[in-house]
Amino acid sequence: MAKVTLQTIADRLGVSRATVSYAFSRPDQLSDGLRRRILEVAGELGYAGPNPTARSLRLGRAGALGLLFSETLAYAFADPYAIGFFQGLATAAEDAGVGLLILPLPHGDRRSDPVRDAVVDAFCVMSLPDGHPALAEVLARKLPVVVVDEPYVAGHPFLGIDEPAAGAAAARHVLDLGHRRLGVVMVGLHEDGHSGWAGPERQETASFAAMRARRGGYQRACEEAGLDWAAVPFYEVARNSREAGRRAGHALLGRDPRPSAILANTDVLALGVLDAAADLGLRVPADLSVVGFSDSAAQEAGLTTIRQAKQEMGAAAGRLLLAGSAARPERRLFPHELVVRASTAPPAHRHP
Amino acid sequence: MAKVTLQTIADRLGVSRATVSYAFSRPDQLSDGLRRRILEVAGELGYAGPNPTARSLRLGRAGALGLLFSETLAYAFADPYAIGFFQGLATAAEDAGVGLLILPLPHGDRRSDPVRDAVVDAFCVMSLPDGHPALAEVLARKLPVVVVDEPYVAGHPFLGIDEPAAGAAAARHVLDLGHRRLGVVMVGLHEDGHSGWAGPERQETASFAAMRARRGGYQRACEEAGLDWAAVPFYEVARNSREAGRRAGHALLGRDPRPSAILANTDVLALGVLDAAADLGLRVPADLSVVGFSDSAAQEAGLTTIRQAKQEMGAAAGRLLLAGSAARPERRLFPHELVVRASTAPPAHRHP
DNA sequence: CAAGCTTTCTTAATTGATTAAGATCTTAAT
DNA sequence: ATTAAGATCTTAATCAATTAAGAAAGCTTG
Repeated sequence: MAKVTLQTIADRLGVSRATVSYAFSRPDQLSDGLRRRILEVAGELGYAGPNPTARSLRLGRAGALGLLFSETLAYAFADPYAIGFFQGLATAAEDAGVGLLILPLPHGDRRSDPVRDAVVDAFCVMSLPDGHPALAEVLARKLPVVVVDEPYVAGHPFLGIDEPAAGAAAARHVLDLGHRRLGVVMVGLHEDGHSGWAGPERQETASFAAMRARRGGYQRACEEAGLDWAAVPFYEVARNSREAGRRAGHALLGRDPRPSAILANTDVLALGVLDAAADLGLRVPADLSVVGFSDSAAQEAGLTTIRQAKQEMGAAAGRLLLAGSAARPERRLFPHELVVRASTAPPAHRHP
Repeated sequence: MAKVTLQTIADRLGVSRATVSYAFSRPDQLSDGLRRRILEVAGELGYAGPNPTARSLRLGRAGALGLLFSETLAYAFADPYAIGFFQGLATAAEDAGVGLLILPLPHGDRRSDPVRDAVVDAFCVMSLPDGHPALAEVLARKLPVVVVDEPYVAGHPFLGIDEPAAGAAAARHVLDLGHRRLGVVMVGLHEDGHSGWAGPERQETASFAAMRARRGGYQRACEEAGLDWAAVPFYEVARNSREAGRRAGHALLGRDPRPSAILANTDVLALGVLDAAADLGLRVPADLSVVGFSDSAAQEAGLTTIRQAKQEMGAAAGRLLLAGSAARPERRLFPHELVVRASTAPPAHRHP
């Protein structure tokens, strides 16, 4: 079972390689009889069809979009927000008849680097921390690139939301309800895997730009409401899991004075905070208000959150990449919306 | 800004193309000085690095796994069971440093066929109906293939569960609890998009093998318990959505006599049935027992279901494909497990 | 019958790399 | 000084296709 190529078939029939190629890709260039014979011999020899790699090389197109995400793929597929985005992106790719190549992050192997070796026509980069080496590798490929959420890269299209405004909207919601004792739990600030209380300097040096900006929105709204931000307990977690949210919830709710409202920068985390509240016998929203983010897992739980058009963003990213070079760099901010559900209410009793 | 290739750099420096290639892929073959100069000139000229397609052609490996799924990608990313599988598969790919290429189904375009053109080293095919043309296209590629859930393809590895046994376990559970008036709702039997009551002939001619087998399990358990299967109302839906499950739930619960237990072949559908029960003011499990399937969205809702090792299956599929030809065709059935939660209980009052 | 037009197939350039084997030149050891 | 070994670079084959342009033959038409 040696390799069968166009040439093998050509030799067998005493015709040229070009003729065999035409038999597969341009039937009108050939007599029906010869074409039939070629296809027949191809079948006999077990020819697998024109080699896609060679085809791709000659034609100069890969027929695929590359996708790079900050986390491990196991994580990506566990994150409802990411999934929603993938869904939109995959749909755009599907409509164009191209594949979506989900890439692992380069692991310093040098021998085989997934980004360097990816056979794609364009890249979508999502949620990478500032200065992540994978981004440089993507840019080195000189292919169309669109960045989603973070980091902003000058000269390339960017898709995201107005993070400071969205963060402020979440905070303002509970502040407007009358809450004065807030707590914050955030994931995805740093890459060091640290979980625990985070002071101002750690907050401000977060390496994920979008989360940094979102946090800035929390802070601004608090300060505009007259709160001392430095006094707002801020808990950072390393993984966006319900369990991590629960632990953070316990940490925040164990403080004295106990926060009456908690802001979480993902819905998954917020669900964990709800778990913690339940553990402690606190009633939501009577004893505690909770606000999530992204509206990715909030509906059933009745969670107040900020809705993001994740699927539309994915679809837009895909279309932008597939449109080719016609698309000029643009910085496109999608709308966000505060969705008020049953997890937020005015505080039960106000302190003077 | 013309195209820059290895040759461009070679010409500029008056060295051979091979030398430039070595500068990138085998630094030890070159003097440090020359290598530095080459990389410098490459930088100046804006060289994007060795072309991955050409590289792939020469090296004979694509660095990617192809994934084919029966539904549109928008659907795939909305199905918790599929996502769980993807997660496992993606993780296996990630561990091996290869990408995962999610392919759209060929759309009869002939001009550009995603399966024919996919630059991959192997294919994972999931949940395709019997005789779907995409399967033939995959097999024509003569690459390693593993099929998941359906259809079984002789000569290629197959991964799934013991569908008849799993279906029977779900049915037996409610039968053992004492239920005698069952109802069934299933999705993914046919491709014709039909929703409504399905008689025996339609049930048995379902084009998705796994679902056909699962249904056979339902039937066998019922008959073993002395029930007349033909009298069991069977509702078929076209989409695996909560809303479709709710409609099916209304149809089933509107019958006289009303079923006291409903079997759904997905958790998402089962959640819809719970919605319908809530609409009608029925209490679960007091007035109605519901069993889902796959344990993909069941936990929070307290749904009794059949747990499948979806991530393990995905990981196993990936490893099988990445292990190369060493892996002989095997038919591997993963364990399933009945997980009893709060959605099932003995019927409230028994009829003679 | 000759000119012109089609149809059908071939020639050969092109796509962009990798790598074994060979050619020089330098260095070290005898 | 001679020979072997090592370092450094080149030659040329190879991977598997696509496609514009050319050639040979068949067919029509005036």
